[in-house]
Amino acid sequence: MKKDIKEKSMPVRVRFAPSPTGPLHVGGSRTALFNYLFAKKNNGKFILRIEDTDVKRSEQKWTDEIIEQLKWLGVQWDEGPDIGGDFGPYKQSQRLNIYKNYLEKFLVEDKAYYCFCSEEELESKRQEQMSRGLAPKYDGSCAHLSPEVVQKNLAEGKQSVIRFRVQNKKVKFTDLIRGEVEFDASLLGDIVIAKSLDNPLFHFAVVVDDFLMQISHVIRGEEHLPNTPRQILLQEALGFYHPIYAHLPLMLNADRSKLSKRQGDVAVADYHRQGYLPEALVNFMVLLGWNPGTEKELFTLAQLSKEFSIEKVQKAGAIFNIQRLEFLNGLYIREKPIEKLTKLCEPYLKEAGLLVAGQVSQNKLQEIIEVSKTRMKKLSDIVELSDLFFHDKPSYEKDLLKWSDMQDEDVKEALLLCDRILSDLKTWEIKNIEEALISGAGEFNKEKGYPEKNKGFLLWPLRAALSGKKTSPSPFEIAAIFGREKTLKRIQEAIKLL
RNA sequence: GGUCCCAUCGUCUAGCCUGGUCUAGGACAUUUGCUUCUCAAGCAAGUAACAUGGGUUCAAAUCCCAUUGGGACCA
Repeated sequence: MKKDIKEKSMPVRVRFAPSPTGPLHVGGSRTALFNYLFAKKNNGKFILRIEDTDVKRSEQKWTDEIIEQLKWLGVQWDEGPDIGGDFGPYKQSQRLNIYKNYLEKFLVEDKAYYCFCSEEELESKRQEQMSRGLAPKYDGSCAHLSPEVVQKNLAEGKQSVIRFRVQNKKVKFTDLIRGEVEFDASLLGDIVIAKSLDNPLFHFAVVVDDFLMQISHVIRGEEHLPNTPRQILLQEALGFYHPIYAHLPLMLNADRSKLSKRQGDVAVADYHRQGYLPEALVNFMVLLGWNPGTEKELFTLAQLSKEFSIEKVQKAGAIFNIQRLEFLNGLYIREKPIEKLTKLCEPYLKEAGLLVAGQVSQNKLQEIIEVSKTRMKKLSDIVELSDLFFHDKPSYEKDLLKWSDMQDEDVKEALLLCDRILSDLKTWEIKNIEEALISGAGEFNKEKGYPEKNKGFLLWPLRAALSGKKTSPSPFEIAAIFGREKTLKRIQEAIKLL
């Protein structure tokens, strides 16, 4: 009971604790996001802790990458390895002596013991248990070795691990998202908590750190749900309070398995690179498993910090639906002020070799982006959408110039008319260009006996001649950006093909 | 194999706790129409779901049980 009081009076402190063994996964970033939002909503602190006890698989570059991508998303922590805090260090590899102390204490109190069983022995026992339809669990061979034997084995350098004495009891806890959850610990067997005094395993390090860092709520992915009873048992044995748990639903592949590579990109960096905006990714991810219960679907991080509620988080896993991400991203792209959008597009154009420094003015570039942006789902799309503005000579087949059942001669006439209209134009402004061509199209149709309203007989050949593409912005937009000289040149080039 | 979790349109979900207002709402996708030289964007409309079977109740998407299906974890 005392425990409960403590839990309720604790200030809110949550953490995101990734292992730096690879790029930041979208699933992980959503967990980070939910933790961040929960902290903000409750005026609490959000802590970043790097779980790098697995020295072989952990690399500094992944820690750097995780930090970079989280910052890009705008998920900012209050304490972490890069900025410090009152509960540091925030990398587990720097806390080894802390775990060692607790491990030694555990051994002295006989709450844990050395186990010298070999991998092979354990494996064969496991097989045997499974064949009898039992849950594989450690049989306790080393649970009651005499101190002398243990000392002797250790002195001989015999391979060993440290096991925690798991009590045979039911473990019950209340999950903020799932409600009451109960596990039977007697099925667990004595679990391994460390490979040696200097090499603690996941469960042990987590429990110690969450306690020492005064974590109030553990918000993590559903895959950790079965880990929870082990950690609760460890907390009890260590005399720690229990944090409150909340297990988030998983992000799923289209086939409902846990989101994985193979079926698409899973690294935040992949989406970053392709030109998804952080606003869109955040909005998309938060809606995967949460919604405010209203029909509102567009949120900024700041709004979410106020409106988020852990109680409204879904229980079932959610498929990562890229189409919806694309839709949201397109929306955010269209809403971006043009100066900002242009800046965001520039790297993609440069990388593609289209944009060479000093060749295109900032104004011109903004115009290009402006007429292309309704077609963009992601920033990288700008390359294909706008390349026509950067190439000197478009390459296309003559037939591209034909609209409906026009013959070469008809197309030629259309282009000659366009040439005349545009040559005569006094001021080269999109409004004038459009007006002149629209009325020209009407006359052209009347003259040729085409359906009056169908302006394609004039405009399609023009647009094709200018863009060299089946789909593009309107001929008016292109002509305005090209300028008179380039526009007329393109028309002449097209006429020569006929 | 064991344990645990989950189940409303193709997808994300509202509704479920506190049964009747649900002929089940919204969004993405899809289809159609409008706009239109193209592709988008925009606007309008349409198709589409309570996994199954039992209870409880005057009444169940909503409560209970079972089944089925899916997933995670352990190894």
